Parts: sequence; C-alpha cells; structure tokens
Amino acid sequence: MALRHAVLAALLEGELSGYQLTKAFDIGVANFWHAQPQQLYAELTRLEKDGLIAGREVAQEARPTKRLFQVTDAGLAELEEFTAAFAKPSFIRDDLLVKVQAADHVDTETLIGQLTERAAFAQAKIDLFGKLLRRIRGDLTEEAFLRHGRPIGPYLTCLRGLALEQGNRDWCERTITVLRQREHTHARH
Amino acid sequence: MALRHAVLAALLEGELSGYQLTKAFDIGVANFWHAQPQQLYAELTRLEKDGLIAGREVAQEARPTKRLFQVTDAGLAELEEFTAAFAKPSFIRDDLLVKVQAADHVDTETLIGQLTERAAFAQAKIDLFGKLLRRIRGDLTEEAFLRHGRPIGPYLTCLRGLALEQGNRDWCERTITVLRQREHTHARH
DNA sequence: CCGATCATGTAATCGGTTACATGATTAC
DNA sequence: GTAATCATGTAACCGATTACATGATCGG
Repeated sequence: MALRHAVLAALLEGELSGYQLTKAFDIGVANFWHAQPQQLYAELTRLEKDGLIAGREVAQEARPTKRLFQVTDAGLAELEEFTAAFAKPSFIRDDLLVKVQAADHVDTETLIGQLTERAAFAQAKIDLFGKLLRRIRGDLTEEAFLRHGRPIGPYLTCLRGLALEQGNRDWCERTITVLRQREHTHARH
Repeated sequence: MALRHAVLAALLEGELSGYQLTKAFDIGVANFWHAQPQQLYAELTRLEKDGLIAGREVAQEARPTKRLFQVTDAGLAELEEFTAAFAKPSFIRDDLLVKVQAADHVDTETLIGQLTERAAFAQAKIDLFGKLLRRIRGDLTEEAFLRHGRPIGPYLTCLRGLALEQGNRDWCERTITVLRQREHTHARH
C-alpha cells in the first residue's frame, strides 16, 4: 500500500484532477512509480474517504466537470510518517534484462532489435527530462536552482530519472556493440 | 506472467534447486527481477507441469533431498518466443524517490538519513557486483571476456546492475549535498 | 467526419505479498 | 543452546492488470 504515498507526493505541487494525475504518472512521476488510470481513480476515492486529501468540484464550460484534489493536514502528517519509516529496497522488473540474461541461448539479431528499440525509447525520455528540468528551473542555472530554487523535490527525482535513462541508453548501446563484435568473431552456438 | 521467463533465464546456466534459485534471485537476478521464495517454488511447480523445465531428485547425506531443475527444449522455445515478443517498458517502484519528491514538505534530516542508508546499501551492492563480475570472467580482462567469454548474458546484466547501483549511490550523495547546502542558506519552511 | 483529448469509472482476473508451517544440520 | 543454513511449501489477502464502458468537445 504505497501507491497512496506516491499520489500524495504528486499532489503536493498543487491541486490536480484524476485526469491530470494520470498525466503526471505518465511523465515525471512515472520514473519512480508506475500506475494506471483506474488505480489512480480508485486510490483518490480511498484517500478522500480517509481524509488525506480533499476534493472540490470545478465546473468548466465546454468540458466535463472535474474534481480537483489537494492534500489535507492529515495527508501531510501521513507523508511525514511514511518518510520516517523503513523504505523497502526499490525493485525493478525488466523484460529486456531477462532477454539479455538468456543471450547465450537465444537469437542475437532479435536481441539487438530489442536493445535498439529500448535505446531509442531511453533517448526520448532523456530529451523529455531535459525539457522538464529546464521548465522547472526557469531562468536559473542548475547550480543556482539546486541552491535556492523551488520545488526542489520534483527537480531531484527528475535528475534521478534522467541519469537512469542515460544509463539505460549507454548500456543498450554498449551491449549492442558487444553482441555484434562476438557475432563476427565466433562460430554460432 | 513474466516471472516464468526470469526463472527460465536463471536456470539456463545450469541445474538449480528451488533453494539455490532463491539465492540467485537474492543477488544476480535480483537486479532485474524480484521474487520471493514462495513465488519461486510455485512457479517451478507450474513450469514443470507445463513441461518447460524437468526436475530430478538428488539425495544428499546430512541434507534434505533436493530437486534440481533444468530447462527443456520446450522451455528454450518458450524463451525464444518471449525474446522476440514486445517488451513491456521496465518500471520502478521506489519508496525513497517518493520521499524525495516530497522534499519541500517533509523533514530534511529524516530524508538525509534515508538517503545515507540507501547510499550505503548501493555501495554494498557495487562491491558484490564487482566480485561477481570478476568471478564470471576468471583470468580474462573485461575486454577479452566481452569478446570471447561465456556466459555473456549474465555478465551483461550484471554490468547493468553495477551501473544502476553506481547511479543510485552518486545520486544519493549529490542529493544529500544539495539538501545540506539548502539547509544552511535558507530559513526553514 | 474521425481521431485525439478531457473526464471518470466498474468488473473480473491475475500476480504478488504476508503470515504461517516444518524439520534437520552445522557453526559459534 | 541458539542462530543460521538447507529445503520446501500452504493459505489468505491485497494490490495491480486487463477488459469493458460512457460521453462530450476540439482540431484537422
């Protein structure tokens, strides 16, 4: 039950509707927490029932009425408690790594195709994170923002996301090079 | 249903018992797939029922009898198919990042404590991966191993695990520095 | 007119986690 | 003697995924 805290953390930067939240979980938040729209709507309902967030209806012209949620004091207290509690070690589940683990036994070309795809995906995310970081820090240099800027939390998690995707891209490219080189110097298995 | 493929990939390097498999999922495999012993035993049962692995009993003196499993031809075919199929984008769920996301609103000292802990954990994993890589490549240099060594799959995934933990450590340290610096130059929120 | 975006869900199923259970051996 | 390691599970529950459902407006 930790999706709740991810949602609370995401709502700290300002009121969001369920729909806007799903967008946040598609980009920024998605780097450290992943959830689908249905889950988010369900979680918002539960969080409101528990008094950790408060929703208010906002009518719009030419758009369906939406509900904006903000974190309550009880919600903040919950987050504070969560922050102090033991953090489960983060874990990854990655299909691509499973495939590479089997590299000695499966078709190399297929593998290289998958690695190429992932490298491109990682590059796209790198570009996106670059933009996001620039948007957050505005006119400030990174150094100045890290010293004084706000909000610092989303900026820091974004930096981790960026480094992660750079790591992904670099590893994919290196792995492709290694596999190609072996292909040329070895008899096939 | 992708734990199956992680298990199959792990069993490729040789016969393992359920218990040995849980150990593998604690170290090497844990970097890209996470599962608990109960899950693994259950999955082994299912895989055997489906004919993707074959088990054989091995009696031991002074130790309970164990069952060693190896991948069958059908299992290999399944892995081949999996490798060619669409890979779900990998995802992370990380409590620590949720906490940092809320950095503007929660206690900085608590956060720094958590980051310090994680940095130490990452360093321990870095050391472990270093040893694992040296064990796999034996006397060869990394360059030579990447060109000719075997098994290459586990080596490559291990390299990713290593880089990931180095990224974790570096980010934790940088984040601690940033938070400390801000603590000294800002009035508290 | 057609696909994308805004906006919010329900229902069934599946995969994963937590708790509990057993029992022997070896190392400190 | 007591904790750690070897060895393997069952049962209940909870969280997450997949499939399905609705309906309006905007941009090309």
